[in-house]
Amino acid sequence: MKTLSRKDEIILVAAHLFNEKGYKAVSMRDIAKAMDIKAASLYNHISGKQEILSEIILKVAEEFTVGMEKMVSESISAIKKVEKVIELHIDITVNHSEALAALNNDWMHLESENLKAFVQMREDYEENFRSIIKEGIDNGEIKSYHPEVILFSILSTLRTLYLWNQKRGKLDVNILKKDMVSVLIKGIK
Amino acid sequence: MKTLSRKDEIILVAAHLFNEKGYKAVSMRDIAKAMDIKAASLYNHISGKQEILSEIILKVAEEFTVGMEKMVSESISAIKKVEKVIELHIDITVNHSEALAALNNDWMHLESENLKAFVQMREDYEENFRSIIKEGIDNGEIKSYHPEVILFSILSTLRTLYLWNQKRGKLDVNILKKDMVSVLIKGIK
DNA sequence: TAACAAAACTAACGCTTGTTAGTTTAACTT
DNA sequence: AAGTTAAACTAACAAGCGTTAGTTTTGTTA
Repeated sequence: MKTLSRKDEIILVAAHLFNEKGYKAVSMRDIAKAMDIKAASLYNHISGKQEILSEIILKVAEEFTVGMEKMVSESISAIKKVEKVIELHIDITVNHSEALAALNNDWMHLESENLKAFVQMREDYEENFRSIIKEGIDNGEIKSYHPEVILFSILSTLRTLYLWNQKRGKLDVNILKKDMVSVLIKGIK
Repeated sequence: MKTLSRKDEIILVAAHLFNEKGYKAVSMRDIAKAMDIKAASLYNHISGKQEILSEIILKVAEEFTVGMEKMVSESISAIKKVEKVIELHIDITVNHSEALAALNNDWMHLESENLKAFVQMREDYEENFRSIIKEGIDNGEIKSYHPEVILFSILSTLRTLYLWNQKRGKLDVNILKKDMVSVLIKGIK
């Protein structure tokens, strides 16, 4: 068990608060109080509120990017790739559930370079996923529905997974992966 | 074309701003500026910021509740009910896309009675949907996956629909309904 | 045209916000 | 024991917040 730096502690506590009320509704004094120190003391470890937000969001965003890029170059079927995307999301969600709340709801409060970097990563990610689906449709692996409908129906589910994971008692990861892959790919009927 | 009351105009403008930056990041002065008046003038029409939020959220929440309750009492198959839930969400999304952003992201900033009312409605809604799915599994219409996985994978997609509808060029409503029902029920494989 | 109501205005309030400056305490290293 | 550094503190700032009070303008009705 690695010990956390003070900075990492702040980021962890902040992520927890952002998860509950959103970035704009959490003050530096709120974060400080949760750590039992005064707000000004936070600045010994971080440069400002914005740095906290970008550390939380960009760190997980990079995990998605790396995971996706590792996958696209593999020579496996399109359906298999979709399965791997699902599993990637589940793994990241289990480990960074609270950071995902910020990523989903507070990304627009990133500033300048941070914002640009995030938006770029998200666009690339979606484009990669879109290509996988189109490839699957072209070679007959995937039914020929509007690709955008398939893309967003799967991605919506995966992106909101963190909410459900926090609610009702954290379903077992492996059962989740198995049923999720089935439901999203083979349907419910 | 019915003319809007000044109050309704404020609510519409506010919903638009909340959609972009979230409730806490939008000030009364922001809303006023978007209407070309001063912040204090808003109070001739509404009692405060909280009333704006609750009008936006609770109005659509009631549409969902009414739609769902009309459905549960119908004597149609479980799958048919799921289809109707999907269509209900699509119809509401098309008409109130911006209000849905507030409903999804800012409901936690509702206060006291407003918050209680919302949470109750949402719980009832989910419970109704859960019952439909369980009924479908029990009588063999729906595959026997973990009901919670089915519930949240469909509901996640429907709840985030407003985001995708705002992005890429608003897919035609009827194509959307048709493909969406197919993807969510019959799968993509 | 006088009266009334609707809807805007200016000015200010008390409070919270993110952040800075300067200082003190606590904990290691020599 | 002295020196150094990490990490806390107090105090304050300028700006922004939601909201109120009181006043003026605008538009409709009698």
